[in-house]
Amino acid sequence: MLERVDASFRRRKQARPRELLEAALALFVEKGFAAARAEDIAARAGVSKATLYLYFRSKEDLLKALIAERFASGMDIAATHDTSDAMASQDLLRDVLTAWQSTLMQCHAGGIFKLILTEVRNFPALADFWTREVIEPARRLVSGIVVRGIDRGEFRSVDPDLVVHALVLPIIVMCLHRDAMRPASVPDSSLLNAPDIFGRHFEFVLEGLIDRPLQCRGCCR
Amino acid sequence: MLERVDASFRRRKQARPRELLEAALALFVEKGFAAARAEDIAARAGVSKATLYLYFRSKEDLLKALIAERFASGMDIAATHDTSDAMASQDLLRDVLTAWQSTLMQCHAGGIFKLILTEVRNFPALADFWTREVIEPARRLVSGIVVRGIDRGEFRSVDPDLVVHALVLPIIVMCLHRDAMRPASVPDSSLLNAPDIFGRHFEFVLEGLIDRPLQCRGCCR
Amino acid sequence: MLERVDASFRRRKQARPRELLEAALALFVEKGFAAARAEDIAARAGVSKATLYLYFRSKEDLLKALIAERFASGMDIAATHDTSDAMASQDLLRDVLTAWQSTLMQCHAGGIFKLILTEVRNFPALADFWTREVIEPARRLVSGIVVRGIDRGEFRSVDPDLVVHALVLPIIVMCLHRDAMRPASVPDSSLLNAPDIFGRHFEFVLEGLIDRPLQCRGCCR
Amino acid sequence: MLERVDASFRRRKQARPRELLEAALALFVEKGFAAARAEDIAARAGVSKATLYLYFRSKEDLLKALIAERFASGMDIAATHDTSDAMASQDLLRDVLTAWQSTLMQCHAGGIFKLILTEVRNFPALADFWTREVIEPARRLVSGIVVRGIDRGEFRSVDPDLVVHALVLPIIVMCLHRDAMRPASVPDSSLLNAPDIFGRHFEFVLEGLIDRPLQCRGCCR
DNA sequence: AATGAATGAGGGTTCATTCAT
DNA sequence: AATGAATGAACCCTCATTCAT
Repeated sequence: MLERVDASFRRRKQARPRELLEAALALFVEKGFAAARAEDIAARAGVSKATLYLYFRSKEDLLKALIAERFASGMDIAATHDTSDAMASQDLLRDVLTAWQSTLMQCHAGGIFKLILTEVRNFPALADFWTREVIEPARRLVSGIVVRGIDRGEFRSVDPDLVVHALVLPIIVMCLHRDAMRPASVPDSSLLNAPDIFGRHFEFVLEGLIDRPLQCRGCCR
Repeated sequence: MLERVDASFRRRKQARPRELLEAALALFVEKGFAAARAEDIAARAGVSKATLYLYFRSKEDLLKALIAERFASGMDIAATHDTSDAMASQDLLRDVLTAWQSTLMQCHAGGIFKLILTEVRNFPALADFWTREVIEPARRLVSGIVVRGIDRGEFRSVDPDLVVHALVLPIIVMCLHRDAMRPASVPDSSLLNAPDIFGRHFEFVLEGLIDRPLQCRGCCR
Repeated sequence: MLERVDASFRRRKQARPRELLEAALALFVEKGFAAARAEDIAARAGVSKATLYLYFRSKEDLLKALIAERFASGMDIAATHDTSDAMASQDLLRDVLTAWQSTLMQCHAGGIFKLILTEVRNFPALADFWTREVIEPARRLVSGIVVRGIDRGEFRSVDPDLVVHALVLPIIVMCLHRDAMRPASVPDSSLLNAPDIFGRHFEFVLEGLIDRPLQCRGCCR
Repeated sequence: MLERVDASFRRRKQARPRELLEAALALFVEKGFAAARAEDIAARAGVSKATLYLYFRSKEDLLKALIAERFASGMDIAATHDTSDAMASQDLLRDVLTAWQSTLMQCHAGGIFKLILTEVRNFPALADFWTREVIEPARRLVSGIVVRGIDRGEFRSVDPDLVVHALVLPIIVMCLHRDAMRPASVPDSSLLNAPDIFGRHFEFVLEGLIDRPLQCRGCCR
């Protein structure tokens, strides 16, 4: 019976930390850590300032909890990727990166990237997070597909890191641009707002990557 | 002797605003706008806190002055570029971008990029600056060379913006990485610390760009 | 079984106020009224913070209840004293004061004395308590024995209050020293830590008090 | 000339720490450390709360500074004491203690004693202060005179510490009583408010101390 | 009766900004 | 022009107290 009575109350209590972290993330991203007020975070989570301190010992703690528990989710590149042997490496690569880019855009990863850039000096754990949860997984996955492509004779033999570089870094800038710059009045004519810019960028990079015996322009004749 | 003293004094006085802006830039970049203390900026410029307010009406004013007067210098991509017709477009492109990348690295443009990302919401002028002084000049210049290359039959016929995308965005991330992340303990094995990463990245992108009748891989034999 | 449970529960409930007062006393003594946290008091009494407020309307109320109900017990000088006529006044005095001093030491009266000193300004009732329950009873009792001694020709004829002064005040300091200072690192060589300091002090004062025809130091020879 | 212009300003600045310490002492004594508000301390010193923090890094620092710099002055028992050989030890002792008692009363040492008792748990330095600046100097001085008196045949041969005990501890209680209790409504009939109580107490203790061959009551005859 | 959750009010501390010299 | 001193306005955080179950 106690359970019944408490249900909604308990559910609330269970949800509090998550709600607070959500609110904190939003405000940290919006204003930066220093300028985000504890009271505003609490208000955004629908509680009073003091309640925030029931769940987190300090504003710093909030950020640390964000780093530890919440950042990772939602920007996992390896989440879903088809490894069927039948698939061409270039399609695999396209699928993975398109999905990741889409995920990052949807979860407003740019805000998080910005926060990491801004606060990494005060919270070195952010550097770890950045490396461990963003750069390296992406590198590992993309490299793997590139190596697979090279092994299968689909790709030219290139340093896989160069492909990572050419495909992943632009995604990061696009995220930053969207979540940090776009709210400000950036003209739509901007380079980064072009329609399907990532898709076309991907195909362009692919051009330099694929081994294409069939597309010989008759040079040897 | 009085004149001498006055002279240096005057020179000092003339230099004050510049010195203060310099100090402000350093601290804004290091700690962010909100966390940079007016007192520290003044101290770094070698004057008292009150003196800062003789030259700038507020901390915000400092940033606005920075945006208006100081950001542009030092990251101008068009500063020096050879337009001799004799030069191959790929060499031209390589020279320009290598020089720019080098300039950006040297003037710690990453810090400024970070500042722009962080404060653009509070200072919309930063968005203008970003577009007008960074993205568009680079786009214009690179596009121009690409078009020249296509016109001269050196490059494949591609959307020039894609080349901008593939070459410029990674440079931005590299700057951010260097000036915002590197001070934190990022492992040297990091993707972005690889030796001559930009040079190799450039060559990789170039591969997909050049029209290569001479570089046939022997496909027709 | 239900009865059993209820019984102990009831007993618990009956005991709650006492347990809370006990806990409050301990923490008020340890940290002072202002610095003692309601939550810590409740925790020490084994209940939740909210429960404390079922029994006492405020933290102040706790102290008032302490003053009213609990301080008096345990430091009553008149508790047990032998009034047999056969006893020499000096022995009577020694017995009474030694017993009292011992009682005070055991019940950590020094902490209470400290609390009285600290909070008397905010709780004037503490001054009443101090006078009515500590000073005056001791004064009455000691004075009475001194008068008895004088009447019986055992003591010199002195103002009884002077004896009270000489014997009671040092006891108070000793209590304060023990319960307020000793936990801090006071060197054992301290004046107040000497072995049997009270006993020896008593005998010293007694020397000046007794009429001693039998203890002539041979001055007339 | 600069000195002239600044004179009053500078004097103010020089005086600030002293004024703040004075105010802090008053409020710490009146309300205890925890309950004394920084704002009230500043207001009492005639400055704003923020100004307090120009001179002291925290409220704790204020107390530490008080301990280190201000407590000692004003309660120095050894300040002025005549060591002329011509003086009788009992007169020397009376003079010294009367002067000390008077000094302590005037500088409201009782408040400081109370503060020490209250805060010694949080500021162990207070225990050092108490021992080093109050108890031991008094002990040393009184002991010295007692030994001198014994050596010169003026006093009975007693443990000097007992005399310290009998004379110094009551002074401490009197101070505490006056500065901590008296503001509260303690009846004037109180033991400790008797006229010249210390003088009479001293004479009483002296009775038990002096060697008096001339005052033989004829016991040996 | 008991308590986990919540909060209003308030205190300590900082800092951008102004004042007096 | 320059600055040491001063401060009002926040902001972070705590805690006595109340609410909802």
